[in-house]
Amino acid sequence: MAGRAAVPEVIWARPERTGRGPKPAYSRRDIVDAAVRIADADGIDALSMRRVAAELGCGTMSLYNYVPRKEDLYELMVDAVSGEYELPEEPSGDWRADMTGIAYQTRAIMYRHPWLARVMTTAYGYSPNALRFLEWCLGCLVPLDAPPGLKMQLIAMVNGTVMATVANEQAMAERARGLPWSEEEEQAVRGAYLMGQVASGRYPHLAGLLAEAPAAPADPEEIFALIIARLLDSFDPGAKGQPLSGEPFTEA
Amino acid sequence: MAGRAAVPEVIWARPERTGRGPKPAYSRRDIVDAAVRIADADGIDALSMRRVAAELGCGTMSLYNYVPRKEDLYELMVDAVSGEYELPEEPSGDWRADMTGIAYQTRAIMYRHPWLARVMTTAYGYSPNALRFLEWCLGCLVPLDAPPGLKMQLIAMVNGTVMATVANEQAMAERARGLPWSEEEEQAVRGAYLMGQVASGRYPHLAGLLAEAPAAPADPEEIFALIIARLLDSFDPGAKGQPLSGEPFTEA
DNA sequence: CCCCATTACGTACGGCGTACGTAACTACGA
DNA sequence: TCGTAGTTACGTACGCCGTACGTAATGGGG
Repeated sequence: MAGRAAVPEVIWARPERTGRGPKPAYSRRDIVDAAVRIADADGIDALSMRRVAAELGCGTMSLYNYVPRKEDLYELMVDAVSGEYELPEEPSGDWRADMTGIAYQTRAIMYRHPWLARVMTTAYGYSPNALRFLEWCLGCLVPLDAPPGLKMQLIAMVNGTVMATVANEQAMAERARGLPWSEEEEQAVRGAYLMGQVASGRYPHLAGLLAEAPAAPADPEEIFALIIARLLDSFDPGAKGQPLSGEPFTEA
Repeated sequence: MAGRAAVPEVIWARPERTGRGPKPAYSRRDIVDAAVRIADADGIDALSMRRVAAELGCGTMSLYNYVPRKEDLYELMVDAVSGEYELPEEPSGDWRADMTGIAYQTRAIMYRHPWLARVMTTAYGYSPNALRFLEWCLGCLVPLDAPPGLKMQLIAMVNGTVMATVANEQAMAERARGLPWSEEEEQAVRGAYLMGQVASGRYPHLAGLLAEAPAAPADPEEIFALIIARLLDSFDPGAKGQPLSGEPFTEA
């Protein structure tokens, strides 16, 4: 009659254990760590319940004592890496500096865990570490005189922008193997398509752009810094009108 | 000896047919349209090769005559819906207006095809319609005096921002079923967790925010307009310093 | 002390992407 | 004109996947 719960609950509300029965051989954290390890090493597509069980040396179905569904595992993974933020005791008082730091930390985390972008779009909820993160951001934004809704929007935009930027970088890197300015010419087949299209004359502006800047794009580091700065500017009442210098993009 | 190609090619370089053999019963477009129809109706997770074949009334493996791998099907789907942009013959000359229009079109497309956000992170390349889109954007940005790299960045940022915004909206809507201010109180179990956490006193800022603005967030329409305007501002040399009014977020 | 909630986990089911083989068909070179 | 080679259609099958379910072992609470 007891049976397994029909899992209408949020994973965070489900207690890890209840005290009766044999001692669990693992903890929820063990499973999640193993999953993160696998996803880091071999990509998110290589992550399966069987693989996690193998990594831990237990039967596949044992995992379901700790994690009700694979989807919940994703959520736990996102929460786990969200715990990697190093948040000082107190905000610095300079909300721009604090949020910039957050953006850089987010980017670092996404570099460490390239699967995050893919997973976060589906599995980002009010996990404990997400609440911790949100709380800290709101603390940083106390000096900013703005209504709460706007602050939430700012936080979401910083997160989303970092995610979009990194996802774009990663997609670029993935695609770079087919670009004509790639390392080797061996699979010029892929690049040939693009160049053929551009050479067709149907895309004059794009052709001009490629002619002007045929090399790889500028230092992503500078681009990232500029983007975040611009974003924060747009929320900053005291931001000075930037002169819009595009130099960093071409000279580097 | 002929066999099937080892698919090192980009899908766009592969011709649809070569002229020999029996007439194909379908076109690549037929398959892609069916796939889009399925994903629109039942979600991207319901999309399988078997399902597409069933929709078309043919054998599953027949599809592989048109689409070498499922991953390519995703790419074709993204390209197909990218064809939904209505791009006038000539840019208006007002690049801000043009890019704002693009942002709204992108959002409309993402509303029509909620699976886009999930798929675009993996399957966004130099498809024909992507090139068409890029070319048109570059045409719009001719009046903007900026180096090519910056223009590309602007386009990517507009796209990324729209995507992040819509993805966030969709995740919110998905998650809204568990929020305390949801339609019904029936599954208050989920919301109870969040409220319990907030009530624990560990998240004073968040608690304050929820206390101030307990209702649903402001009109997404206004938020979207403001975000895009701010983003374009940050690239606009002649942008007037906005007074940062947060009113639209609270009064609505 | 013993009962039963809980853990571990083997088996099995339905679904997936897709490799491969076969048969029917048609455009082209002889 | 006619083989024949290249294509299309598609059934079968393999090795994955998530996970429902049943069984045996375990150990804390009444």
